[in-house]
Amino acid sequence: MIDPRGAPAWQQLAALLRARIEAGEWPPGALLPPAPRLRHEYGVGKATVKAAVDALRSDGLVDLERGIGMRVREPVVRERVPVPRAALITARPPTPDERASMAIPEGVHVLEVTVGGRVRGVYPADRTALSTA
Amino acid sequence: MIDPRGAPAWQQLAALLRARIEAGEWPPGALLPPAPRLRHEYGVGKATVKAAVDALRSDGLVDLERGIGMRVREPVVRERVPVPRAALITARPPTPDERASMAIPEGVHVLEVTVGGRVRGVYPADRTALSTA
DNA sequence: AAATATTTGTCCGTATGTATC
DNA sequence: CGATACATACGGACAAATATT
Repeated sequence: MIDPRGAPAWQQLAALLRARIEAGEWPPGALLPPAPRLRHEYGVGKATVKAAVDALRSDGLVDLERGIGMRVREPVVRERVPVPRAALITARPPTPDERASMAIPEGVHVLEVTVGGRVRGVYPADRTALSTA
Repeated sequence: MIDPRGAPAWQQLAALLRARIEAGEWPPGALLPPAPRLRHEYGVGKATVKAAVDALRSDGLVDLERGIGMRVREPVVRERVPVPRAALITARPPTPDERASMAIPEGVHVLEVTVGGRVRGVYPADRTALSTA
């Protein structure tokens, strides 16, 4: 399954897992096989599995729950947030405070809306769709 | 410098390096000390340095150049892009094609502007500021 | 031109800590 | 309490890209 001469093994593994998730093999809310089993199944080391899983997590496909496993995330419904006129929209990594108060997973950025230099709103980038009037 | 009983060592190291960068110790374009030197200087292992540097990279502070080192990124000038009315703005990870064609570094997302379900533009999230009329 | 050194990338192993069941 | 599972942290080995001699 994994070709040592091609792309890095962790990228190949991430692609394989992503395909199995999107094929519905593990529905939303289900747990993926634990890391040691994936290691055995694909014949790779721990670092490879970790890198692959990190990639899936940063893409918002799975959540890692300590002591539990890797859970497939529910499909996110993006909340529509209206944007005022003359606004500037930028994306940036969240501050530690924002990560805590909004429960923002690792690797997810925030959308910041400013008007005239004043911040009007900060939203998790994976759960938000900004709509202009 | 690094307290084994406090936060994870890689977070502490990332904070220390971030502070030294923001203090101007390594100006934009300069190279940080190589990873083996950081290991010795802070008395940590390889995985710790890697995790800390990964965090700095995902925050857009440094670029990793293979065979060269870790370079402090130039402060990015965000290009202002106008957004039409009745548009929906979302952020997502780039596809491999988009990463290649726009030279998007690892960990950086893209801003997608759609109008009526049709994609009107895709922009690197770290170099773009969308402006509403 | 060619060999050597430096530096990061990837991959493997082990051990210990912590949370959940 | 014990078993399971992820988080953190230590290490080694080799490959790939770059710079230097």
